[in-house]
Amino acid sequence: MKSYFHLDMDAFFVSVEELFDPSLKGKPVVVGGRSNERGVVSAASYAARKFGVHSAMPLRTAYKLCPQAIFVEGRRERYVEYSRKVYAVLQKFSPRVEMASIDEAYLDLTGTERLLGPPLAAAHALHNAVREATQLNCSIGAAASRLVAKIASDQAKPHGILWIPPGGEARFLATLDVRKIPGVGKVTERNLHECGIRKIGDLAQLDAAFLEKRFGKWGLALAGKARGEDAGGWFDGEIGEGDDPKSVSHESTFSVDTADTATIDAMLVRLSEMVARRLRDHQLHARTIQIKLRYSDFSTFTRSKTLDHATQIDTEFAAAARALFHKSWSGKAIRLLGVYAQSLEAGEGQTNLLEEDKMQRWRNTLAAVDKIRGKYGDTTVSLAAGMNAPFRARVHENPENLPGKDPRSKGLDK
DNA sequence: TCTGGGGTCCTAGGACCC
DNA sequence: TCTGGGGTCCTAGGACCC
Repeated sequence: MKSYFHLDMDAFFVSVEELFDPSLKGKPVVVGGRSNERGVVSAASYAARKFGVHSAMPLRTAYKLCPQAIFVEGRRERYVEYSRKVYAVLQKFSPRVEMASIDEAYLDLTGTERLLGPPLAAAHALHNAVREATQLNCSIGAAASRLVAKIASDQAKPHGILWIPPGGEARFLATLDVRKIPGVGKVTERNLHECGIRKIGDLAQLDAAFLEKRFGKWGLALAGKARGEDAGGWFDGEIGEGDDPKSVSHESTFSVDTADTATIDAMLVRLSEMVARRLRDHQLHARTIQIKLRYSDFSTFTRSKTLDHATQIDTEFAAAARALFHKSWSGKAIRLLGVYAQSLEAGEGQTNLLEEDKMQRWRNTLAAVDKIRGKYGDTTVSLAAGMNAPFRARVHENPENLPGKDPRSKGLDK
C-alpha cells in the first residue's frame, strides 16, 4: 500500500512577507502589485480573504473590496529562497520528493512507518520540521494516492493535517464539490453541472462509458478520480521524475496599450533575450518559437514557427519573433506580448557548417554578456534594438545598478 | 471583475509519408 | 482514378494550475 503526502504552504507569499515585516501580521495584505496597477492578486492574507479578496482577482477589484488592505509588490527571490528551504527539509524525510510548484510538494513515504511512525505521526513531524526551518505554517494531506492527498491538504487548510486511511477515500470525496478535483475548472464544472453532477459522489455513481462519451479521454480519467485514483492525467508516473522544463517563456503586459512599432519591437527583442538567456542557463536549445499577442479587447492570438535547427541565441529568437509578429499584426493597439520556446533539446544545437563559426563567436559574446547580466542585473546589457523606450526608462531609474556611466556604451552592435 | 506570468496537457485539422 | 487508413509533425487554440 502506497503512502503519499501532499504539503501545501499556508498563504505562502503573504507569510514570507510577514517574516520580513512583522507589522503585516494579522492585517489584510495583498501580494501582486499596487492597487491601481494592471495585474491580479498573487496571494491574499486570511484577513484580506474575509473581504472576498482572492488570488487571480484583478488588483483594482481587490482594492474596491478592501481599500484598507496593504498592497505589496512581492519579491520572487524571497519565495524561491523559502521554497528551497522547504525542499531541503522534505528531502530529509524521503528522497522521493517533488515540488509541484513554488509552495507545494508531494512526498512518497511508502515504507517509512518503522522510521517515522504511522501517517499522522509522520505528518506532525513534517509540519514541525518545516515550521522550525522556516517559521512558516503548512497544511498536509496523506493518503494512498496523490490525488486524495492533495484534496486532503486542501481540506485541512489552514494549518491542518488530514489523513484519509485506505478504503476511506470514497466516503471522504463523496460530499465534496466536483470543483475540488484538480483539473476540474470553471468550464468542466459547468459541463458537469449541466449533467446534474455537482458532488464527487454523483460522479462516482456514473459509469465510465457515459463519461467517456460526453467528455472524451478526460471523462474516463474523471471517473477514476471520483474514486480517488491517480491514473490518467498528471498523477501518472513516479514522484521525482521529469524535472526538465518542456517550455520556457516570458510575456509582458504594457501598462498602456500601444501600437508604436519601435516600442513593440523593443519589447519583442527584450522578451527574446530573456527567453534565450534562460535556455542558456538551463543548457537547452529550442526548435519552436512562438509569440503571443493580445489586443486591447483581450482577443489573443498565437503564432509559431519551427526551425530546421535548435537554437539558444538571442538574435535568432528576436528575428523569428519579429517576423511572426509582423506577419499577423492587424495594426491595432497591443496589450500583451509573449515569446515562447518549445521543443526543447539538451546540449548543443545543430547549425549548418557555414553558420557555425559565426554562431560560435556569438555564443562567446553571449556568454560574456550573461556574465555581466548576472553581475549587474538583466537590464544593463541589451541588443541595440532592445534599448528602446520602456526598457531604457528602467535603466535610468536605477543608475546605481550600472557598471559604467553610459548604459548604451555596453549595448552590442549587430 | 477591465482581467499577470510562468507553466502543463489535450484536441483537432492539415500536411506528408507509407 | 473520386478514393483507405495509420503515424507523425506542425500549427492554433483552450482548459487548467499556482
